[in-house]
Amino acid sequence: MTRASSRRPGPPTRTERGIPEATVARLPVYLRALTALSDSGIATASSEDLATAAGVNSAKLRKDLSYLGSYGTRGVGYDVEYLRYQIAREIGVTQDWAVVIVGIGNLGHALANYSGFGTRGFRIVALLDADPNLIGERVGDMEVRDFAQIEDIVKADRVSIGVITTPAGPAQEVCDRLVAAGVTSILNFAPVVLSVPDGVDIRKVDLSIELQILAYHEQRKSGEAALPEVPELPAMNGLTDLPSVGGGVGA
Amino acid sequence: MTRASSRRPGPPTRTERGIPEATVARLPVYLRALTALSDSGIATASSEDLATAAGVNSAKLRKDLSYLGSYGTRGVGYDVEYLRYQIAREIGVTQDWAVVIVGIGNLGHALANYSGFGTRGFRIVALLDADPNLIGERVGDMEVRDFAQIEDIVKADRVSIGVITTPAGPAQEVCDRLVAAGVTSILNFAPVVLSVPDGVDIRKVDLSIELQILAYHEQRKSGEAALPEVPELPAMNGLTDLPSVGGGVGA
DNA sequence: CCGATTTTGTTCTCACGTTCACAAGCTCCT
DNA sequence: AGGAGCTTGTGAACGTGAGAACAAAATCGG
Repeated sequence: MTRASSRRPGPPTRTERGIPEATVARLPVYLRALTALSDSGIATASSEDLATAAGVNSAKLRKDLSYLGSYGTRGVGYDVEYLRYQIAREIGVTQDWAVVIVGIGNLGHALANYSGFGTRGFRIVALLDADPNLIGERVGDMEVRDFAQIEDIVKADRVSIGVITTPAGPAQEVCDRLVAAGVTSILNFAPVVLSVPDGVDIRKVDLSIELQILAYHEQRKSGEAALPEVPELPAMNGLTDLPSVGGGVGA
Repeated sequence: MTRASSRRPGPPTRTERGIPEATVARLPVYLRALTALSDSGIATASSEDLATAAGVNSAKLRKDLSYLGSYGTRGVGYDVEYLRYQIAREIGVTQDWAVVIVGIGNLGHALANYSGFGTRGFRIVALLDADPNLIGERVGDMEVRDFAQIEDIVKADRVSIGVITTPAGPAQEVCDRLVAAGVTSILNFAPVVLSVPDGVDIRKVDLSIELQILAYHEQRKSGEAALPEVPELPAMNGLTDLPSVGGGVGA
């Protein structure tokens, strides 16, 4: 079963272009590992080597790579440069993607100054904010511009990716306006659930959620048997006598 | 994966303290949605309401909540305050967790100033860096201290969570020293795969990986039929004649 | 007090993702 | 040339997660 999802009863249909989402999320990790190996002068690496560098197990790595094609050589391994190029191409970072950052607070500043913007493949074309006090300020080698210009900027630079680093409040409106302007991928750092129309991809980076997940596991470690187990209110049917339920507005 | 796995072949065994990881990752989202509803004066909400606010479907939400216990009322819904407390307790944010931030560059600054530190439940007890030029600098209402003091700080404040915002280079060493000092949960912003011993949890936040995932989908949207499909090198067995393979050191 | 209505909690099924295990294929040594 | 030794690519088993669907419980109106 090469790629080519099942569905069709006929022949395997070559590369029916269907890479599992879980695999897509790991490809950038492999890409980074390959770049590191390349920088160390390593020309060839086995799936075991690569897996170690990427922090996964080798079976998973091999299966992931098999969705892209047969780029390895049995008995030998993978050519680092060649595989690196193939993954970069598959991800789409052999071309440059124009990015705008909206919300130039602490985090926006930090991202704007993030040299190299992680890996190559992305180009920040504008820093935007709605605060008149910020507009015109220089950040790195760019100047903060008025978010009101978003339409023009997106069209002029063919921007497809928007990064939202505003507070939670304005995030949905910023998102709506980005989408209206033509942005079709959004990376959201604001602590809210954004809703977008079909066809627009959205990903979320959320510090406090990550911390809470860690806290959950941490509690298990220390607590385990020492947990208070708290009231728990064995039956608790009536939903009555709660400590401090606010107003009485029903849903 | 966490402790307390199933193992036992017997009956369903009540609430054997095993909440699926996927559910754990969503609980903070529900908690935030409940807080928002609570702030709006809503006292009761159905699974449908909650699901909408959290951006998931109601069946999934109900199943997730069912792992915690039966905290709803059939025909009515969930009491917002009560459920909020139960989830907060399950996650472990009814107590305060001491956190250190290591690496006070742009991102470290941004996180240090992140008011409220997302949601309550976390307390930054120290900002650390190894750069003598930074040590002593004031950031918000705290002062940057020497990373060399990590052992003392972890012990004095019972720090269990460390946030790494250093560049990739020193990240693994910082991680090792955090672990050696007694930190058992790590949130890593550095673009490297960190390895930690068993018993230590680690989570990763990685801007460039998120962007690359977006780029992949973006490429599919615009390209689809316009993709170059590139060389692809039909057979390519010998791994020979590659454009620019670096040194010749084998693995 | 009873039936209609609402909404939860749970069961069942299907899809997705991970891991194992091994045949296929390549290189190298004799 | 032939066999030994590696390493990939993949088929199959297994485990986890998502979604549909429904029975069980609670409220409310008559």
